[in-house]
Amino acid sequence: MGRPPCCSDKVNNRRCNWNDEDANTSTFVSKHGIGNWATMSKKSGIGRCGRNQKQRWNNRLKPDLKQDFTPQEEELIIKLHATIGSRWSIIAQQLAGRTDNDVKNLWNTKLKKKLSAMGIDPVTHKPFSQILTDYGNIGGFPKARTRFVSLNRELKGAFMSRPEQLQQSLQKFQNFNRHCVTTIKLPKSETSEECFFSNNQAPVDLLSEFEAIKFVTESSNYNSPKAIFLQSNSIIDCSSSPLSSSSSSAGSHSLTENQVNWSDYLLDGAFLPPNIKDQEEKLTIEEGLVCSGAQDGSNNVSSMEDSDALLSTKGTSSSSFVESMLECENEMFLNFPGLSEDPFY
DNA sequence: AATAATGGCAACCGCGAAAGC
DNA sequence: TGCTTTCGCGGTTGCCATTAT
Repeated sequence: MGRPPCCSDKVNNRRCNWNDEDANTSTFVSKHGIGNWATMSKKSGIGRCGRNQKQRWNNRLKPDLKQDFTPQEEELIIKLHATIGSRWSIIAQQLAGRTDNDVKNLWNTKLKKKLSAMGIDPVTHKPFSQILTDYGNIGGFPKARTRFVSLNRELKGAFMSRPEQLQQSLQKFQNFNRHCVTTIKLPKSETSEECFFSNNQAPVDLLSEFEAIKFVTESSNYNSPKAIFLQSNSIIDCSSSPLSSSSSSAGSHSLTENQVNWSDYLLDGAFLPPNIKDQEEKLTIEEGLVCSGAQDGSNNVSSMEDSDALLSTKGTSSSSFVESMLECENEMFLNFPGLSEDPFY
């Protein structure tokens, strides 16, 4: 449905150069008032379609139109946009002498950039850091959010207490920033670093979030929960790893140091085989041993072998569960190969 | 000085809803 | 009730001035 385009005749479609018609339009409106624009277009003899003539009148010729926007008006537009989105006509109604087109143009040319420079996403009106957090939560795994929030919290604490790791992460972030600048066309004055840090915010949160996102991404590329854990040790030592220290900082967990609550790294209970919860406690203790091995420097290969041995001695239910997990994950990566790509390097 | 790139602004146009016949 | 016309909205496009190379 809907009417056919009234301006389909491109031959008669003359962009700009309204000088001749403006005077005729104003004269006609002053004589007859505003009515049916199609009829007006025919009667006035102006070679424009009524629709364009109406737009010209509303946007440029109406006597009460203002020219420049005040800072207060800009602020109001931002607030309204945050509330109702790109409903330009409604926003324009709140501003005397403004048209929806003016508001829209102001937004697209000025306010969007202004918000971006302040570290705020102009679409969602959320800080970029939160957008990144949300990005980290996009994983499809039911437990992804829980896992990421936990990691993020712990990583923040680790960075705050360890300046050398902060420096290391800053280097990583700068590498990532360079990657952004070379692969994503950013305005010259708005590299991501300037953009993110322009709000006088300490970079720690963002750095930790980058690290956490990266960590989650890396973890997703490994084939077993054990591998995820050991990989975490290669990034942050065991004493500050999200796994081992989650108990000490979270408080709500009763696990002691070096114990791992695997449920945080597995799918939701609804996806667990019926007897997996019984196995989970054993697994926690046993993997705690692996953590100890990793912590005292005798880690990784031997510990992995040990854990393999431990896993191999477990009941068939848990091993089959792990196998089913691996199958599901492999299938997922086959179907969505982009998931296995590291977005940061 | 010439050319390219960029930004701002104004106009165009597709689409759906409402109104009219 | 269904078709046509008009209107409102918002995204897109084009033009022009300014800036960068």
